[in-house]
Amino acid sequence: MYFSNMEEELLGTFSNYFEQPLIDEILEEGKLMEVPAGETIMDIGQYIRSIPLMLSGAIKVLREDDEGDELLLYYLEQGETCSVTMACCMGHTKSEIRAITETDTKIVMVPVQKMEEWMAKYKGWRNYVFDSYQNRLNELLQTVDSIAFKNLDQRLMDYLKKKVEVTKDNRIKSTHQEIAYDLHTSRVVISRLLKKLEKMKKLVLHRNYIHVIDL
Amino acid sequence: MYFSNMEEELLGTFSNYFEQPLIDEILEEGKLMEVPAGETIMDIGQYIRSIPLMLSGAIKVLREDDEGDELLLYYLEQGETCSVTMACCMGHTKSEIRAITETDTKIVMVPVQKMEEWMAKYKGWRNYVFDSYQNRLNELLQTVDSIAFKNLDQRLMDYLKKKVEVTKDNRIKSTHQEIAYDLHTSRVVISRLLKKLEKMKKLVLHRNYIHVIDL
DNA sequence: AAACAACAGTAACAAAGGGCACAAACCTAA
DNA sequence: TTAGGTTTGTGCCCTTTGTTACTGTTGTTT
Repeated sequence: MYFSNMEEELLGTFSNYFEQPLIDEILEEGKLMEVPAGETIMDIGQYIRSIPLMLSGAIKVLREDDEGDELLLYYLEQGETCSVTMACCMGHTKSEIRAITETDTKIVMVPVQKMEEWMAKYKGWRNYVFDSYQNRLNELLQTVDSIAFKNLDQRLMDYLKKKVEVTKDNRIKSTHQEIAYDLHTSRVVISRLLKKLEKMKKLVLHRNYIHVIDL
Repeated sequence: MYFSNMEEELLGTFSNYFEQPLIDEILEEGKLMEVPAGETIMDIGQYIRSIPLMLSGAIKVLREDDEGDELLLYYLEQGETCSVTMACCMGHTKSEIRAITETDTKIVMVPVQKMEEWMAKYKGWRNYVFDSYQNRLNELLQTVDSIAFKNLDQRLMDYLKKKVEVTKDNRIKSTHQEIAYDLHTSRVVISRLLKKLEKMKKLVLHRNYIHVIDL
């Protein structure tokens, strides 16, 4: 029996959710994409005709206001999908978010009509979609908690911790300006706080990257 | 043919979503509740065994952190349901939110097992649940926008506007302290800002209520 | 009426975070 | 090596929001 590369990866990531006939349909209808880090794969205002299933890598999901101010909402990782995007698909409305690959990423894009069809047809798909919604709602609640209840010091530490986890690299390759955008604050403020964390021996600062020791 | 009060209300609110057999099942399995304003009908840490369908009234949904600081997330109104609660049900996890009736409210409580059963059985139910998720995600995004991008002046105005809309009364019967809790700030700050709005002729302040003129 | 509690107004001060300016370090390309 | 761009460090000051404290007003209870 022949297994394509894609099937192996699908099975590895989703076999606990999806029944074999569903895997077969995904292989047939889905489109494999390999995207390098730093690409915008979805943007605010776009119409969306397919939803992403993450095979590997990480995607950061951003919100933006009228003045172009950004805020990181959460990351998508292996086995996950973007429910906000799904919601837009189902409602045939424009995307509310921007999605940028944080690392090199493999995804399967599934057309929205199939997704609706599978809702009726496959219990595994229904469960998966529901669990995704649950995860996304909870992540959003975490985000709300973070910006409503925590101060910047703590938010920055959480951000750095998460980034190390997602990129699997304790050298964070970001400028202070980039971090400032994600946290919706200014470069000067981030520089200040990072210096404070360095004095606390939690990290070491370098040009263009940060070496995280212990947060 | 006999129509119970509940059936009429269900039909009036949900007939564009639900097919007749589903309405019948809801009548059989659901439990009608009439709750006066100000009651906590769901709290953080509780296990949830049924989900609410709103027939009339309004419920405010709150988030709380470890130190007991509160924040209003959004209101539920006629025809809506709480997806965060639904997500908790499906995942058999504890409630992440607190729900308090803002006005006198009628709801039908549906046991979670039925809800799962209907997902497979009724297209109308699936669509309803999906639209609810979409609405809730969008409301949460609005909430994030509000606390991330707006200053307190604007958030307070939005809050008052929404309150007038939800209660259908331009006399807001709240103390400054209560408003402060919902917006997660202090009473003094709210008093200050309200005074400013009064000077701008947008409202008139009274003891225990606020007369909203034009926001 | 006296006592008390809840509510609201306000001044004074503190803290967090943002903006501006400029200097220094570093990197790259001509 | 020089010129120019990018990145980071830091001092100073401003705005927004939070805190404390005290006052007066109103409504309720005894």
